[in-house]
Amino acid sequence: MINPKYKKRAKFYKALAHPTRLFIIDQIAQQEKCVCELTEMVGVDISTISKHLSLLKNEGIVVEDKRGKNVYYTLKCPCILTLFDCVKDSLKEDG
Amino acid sequence: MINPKYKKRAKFYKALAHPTRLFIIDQIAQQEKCVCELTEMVGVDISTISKHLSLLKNEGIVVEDKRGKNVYYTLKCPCILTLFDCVKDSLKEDG
DNA sequence: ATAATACTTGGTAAATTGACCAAATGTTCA
DNA sequence: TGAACATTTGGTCAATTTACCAAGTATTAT
Repeated sequence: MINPKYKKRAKFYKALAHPTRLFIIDQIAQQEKCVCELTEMVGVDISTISKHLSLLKNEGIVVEDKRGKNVYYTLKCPCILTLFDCVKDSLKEDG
Repeated sequence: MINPKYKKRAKFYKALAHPTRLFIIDQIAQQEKCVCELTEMVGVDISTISKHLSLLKNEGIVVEDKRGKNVYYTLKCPCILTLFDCVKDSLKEDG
């Protein structure tokens, strides 16, 4: 059926389709954060955060940097914030 | 936990997170289509397409226009195509 | 080496999603 | 009115998602 590129695009949107992952992206856009910092901010199990980050990494949205005991995450490309603004604007318009 | 706006944003991305729905949006961006036309293009049950359209409508992405026996769908705001291009570009860059 | 901290991975259970079928609704046309 | 077509809605089932816990891995510090 439908061109396989649609599947790939859908997978990308799916990576963004969770409140916690959007929150994580907003946070690390400001400054790199390690898993335990994000865990404390969100208030769920650390394994849950780790899996969200793993998913974002697989989708090429974030990159990790292991330093010492910690793993720090940052945005792979800040251009995703442009996309965020675009969506936020369009959500502002309708109810 | 996390600001409820994240939930709303996530819901919007979720609406885009399906190959069939992306295909539908691309198609109706070119020209309005009725449910049965989209059904034939995609090749699944008409009820499945109807539900995808209903979801897109609830998210404010498409609008419907009932004319005669048919229901025609169009994009509520073509600005979503800008967002699409942005995502397509970023997917082109990494493998 | 051992303990402590940070993170990842595997398992499980509950919730959600997506597909189909069948039935209900609405519109046109004879 | 009744038949035919277009669409929506409800039900069911399989697959996916997400959260937690527990166990495993890796690094630092004693």
